[in-house]
Amino acid sequence: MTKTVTSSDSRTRILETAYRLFYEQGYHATGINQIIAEAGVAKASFYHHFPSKKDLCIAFLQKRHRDWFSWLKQEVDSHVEPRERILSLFAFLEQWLTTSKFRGCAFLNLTSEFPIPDSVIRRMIVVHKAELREYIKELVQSFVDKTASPQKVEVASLADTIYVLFEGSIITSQVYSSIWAIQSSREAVQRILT
Amino acid sequence: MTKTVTSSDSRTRILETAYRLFYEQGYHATGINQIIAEAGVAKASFYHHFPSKKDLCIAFLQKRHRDWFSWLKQEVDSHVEPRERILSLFAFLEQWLTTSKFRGCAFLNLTSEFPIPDSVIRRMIVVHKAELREYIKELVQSFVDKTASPQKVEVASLADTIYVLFEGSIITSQVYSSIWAIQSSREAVQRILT
Amino acid sequence: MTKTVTSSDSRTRILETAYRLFYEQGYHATGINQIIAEAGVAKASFYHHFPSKKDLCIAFLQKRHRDWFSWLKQEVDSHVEPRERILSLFAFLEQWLTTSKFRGCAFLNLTSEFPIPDSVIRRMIVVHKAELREYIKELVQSFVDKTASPQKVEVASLADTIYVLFEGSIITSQVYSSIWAIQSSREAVQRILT
Amino acid sequence: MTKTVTSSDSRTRILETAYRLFYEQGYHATGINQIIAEAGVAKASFYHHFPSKKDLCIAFLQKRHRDWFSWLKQEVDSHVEPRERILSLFAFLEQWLTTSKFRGCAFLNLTSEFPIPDSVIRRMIVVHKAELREYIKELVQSFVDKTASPQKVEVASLADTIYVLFEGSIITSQVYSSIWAIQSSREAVQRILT
DNA sequence: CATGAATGAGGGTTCATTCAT
DNA sequence: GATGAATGAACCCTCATTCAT
Repeated sequence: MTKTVTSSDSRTRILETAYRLFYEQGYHATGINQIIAEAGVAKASFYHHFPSKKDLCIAFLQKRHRDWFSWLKQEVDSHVEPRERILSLFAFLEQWLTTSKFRGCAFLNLTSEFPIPDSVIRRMIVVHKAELREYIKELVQSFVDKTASPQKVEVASLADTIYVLFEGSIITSQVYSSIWAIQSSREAVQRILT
Repeated sequence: MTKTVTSSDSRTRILETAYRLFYEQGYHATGINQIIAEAGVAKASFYHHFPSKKDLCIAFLQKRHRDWFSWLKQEVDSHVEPRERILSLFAFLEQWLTTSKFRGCAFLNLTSEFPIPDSVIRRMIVVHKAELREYIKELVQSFVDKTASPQKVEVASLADTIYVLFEGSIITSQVYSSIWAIQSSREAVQRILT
Repeated sequence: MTKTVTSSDSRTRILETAYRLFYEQGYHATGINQIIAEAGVAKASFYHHFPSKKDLCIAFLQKRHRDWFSWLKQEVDSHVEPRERILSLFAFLEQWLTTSKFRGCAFLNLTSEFPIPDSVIRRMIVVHKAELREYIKELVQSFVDKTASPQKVEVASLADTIYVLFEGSIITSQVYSSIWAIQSSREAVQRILT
Repeated sequence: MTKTVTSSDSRTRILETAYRLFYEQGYHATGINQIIAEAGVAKASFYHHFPSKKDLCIAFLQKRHRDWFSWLKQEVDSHVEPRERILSLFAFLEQWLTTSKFRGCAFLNLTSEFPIPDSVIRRMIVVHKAELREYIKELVQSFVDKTASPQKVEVASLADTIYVLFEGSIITSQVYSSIWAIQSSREAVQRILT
């Protein structure tokens, strides 16, 4: 039992170190040497666990995908009212920005670093964002289902606007190192949902 | 005089080559060697004109700033109605995406590559984006000034929402290689301005 | 009993895989990883059976020595006339070149890869070649013994010439990927033996 | 004037160092690090002059081709009699083996290290050997032209036999670190030319 | 007898930059 | 204003081998 944990220790340390460095510095700016130095493993140990740097990046994105959605849903699920659940998307962003070394969205950042759209990593990014888009749509659907008033705007349109505001808030907060965009977007969504 | 023109030729070629490569491939992924090779200049000539790669990047951003705003304002100025001028922001985006090798916003991409907020390049990016934000605010002000109806929402709030939708549209279009976000945001703005 | 067979199975697989790879790719170009991957054994199993890569090479040469002479003698022994037996040396070469992935003589190839003459492997190579030289000498002796006519040339000289033609044919066929040298040498030997 | 020599000094040192090491140790056994260390240049200087290790090998073979033929022809040209000129091929071999760090033929050795026949280097090797074969044929042609006696054997056949004996002598001398094969082949050729 | 994790040393290559001319 | 040679540091990756289990 303890064995399993111990044996994959080094792989875990590599992944967690890369997890941090890829997010904080970016993919290209982070070298294998720094990763193994901070993880405290030998270079060959790295390549024993990961065939290449890109494969490590893929593992990073898989973990990030799970973690990030877990954080997001934890915040959303702390609310029951459909309207509040939607607005909590931006509460999540504000919390993210203020309580961690915020460097924007790891997936958006990697989009900048990997120019070729039809690559493994770019496809993973699209999958991640498509899941976010779908999740927001579900939140909006719940809201529309509950509110008796006949909505004039379709669910999809409404959801996409919120999605774009969400994405725009992330990138803008990253650029300015400020939360004004998040608050502004939250208020905009509040008005839209009235 | 002719000399000056001739002599700055190589500087121009370097800058224009970097302009293209930095945008298409990113900063880290573009090496000095590729730049001088494609520009057709000697390595020492490069360092004669630009003290470092970062200085070249600064020159790139300066030129990009001028060019991009020139393109944007050209599109906006082709309309007179304040409402149309605002909506033309998204017409501009659609045109950008469809008529060029679209790789998102050069400034947002560089934000991903330069982690440290308090650096020369990151400050240039903020200046660029702040100017865009201010420009959108002016467009919204013109719209509000004209429409007699007393707006309940403040100009600044309205402008920021449009700004965030604009930014979100860029990044989303880049992720999906699709214009759906632009069209969706344009419609959202249309409704908001009603 | 069954155990012994089963347990030496992995050793056999390693040796046979190395047998093929060392010959097709060369010693330096063949890594331990490729060998164990294609043999389907664990890395530690490899070092359980062979103390080092060089020891595996030694085992390879031992097996190769037995196999190769077995093939050669099988061809030679299909003839009874001393003259035909000598000429069959070149029939063997032609068959070797045309019916297999011919990459020259494994021993000569390793001579290129191991520069130091006074090493275990180089000594094995000399032993192998000395045995070939001796074998050819025996064939020539049989031929001289039978033919009543007093040969003016000594047996040793004649045998060495054939030996050198044999070796030259192998290396030349490898260089040109062609059998012309084998045929030419065969004809030369035919004339000499007249 | 001195400038030109000085500026290409480092390229020359790299090539000459590789020239020696590739011959003495082989291609795979010689690393870039050793080459630059013994040449006394920085690693990047190496890649400034040679795009890759393989390109250095190509340059090595080009120089070797010129040098080796120069040595060979110098020996042959010290004789006037066609018969002596042919026999001097083996005098050259003997001299080569006894007056230098003989490690066989650089081209044959590389044939062992580069398995793929249809590659740049393997093609260079064939060209080198084809030129040797042609050169020997010319020597034999001169001999046949002069000797009035009608040769029964064709020039091409005779030349090829000598070529194969020449190649076989090189490889055999390398294997045994001995000149017996050269002497034996020389005597064989003497008899053949009688 | 067998395993996979871990290693130090080195593989070939490219980086942004500086130098003398 | 322009050149190409030269550099130290770092790039990603692979080598044959040893270890604990």
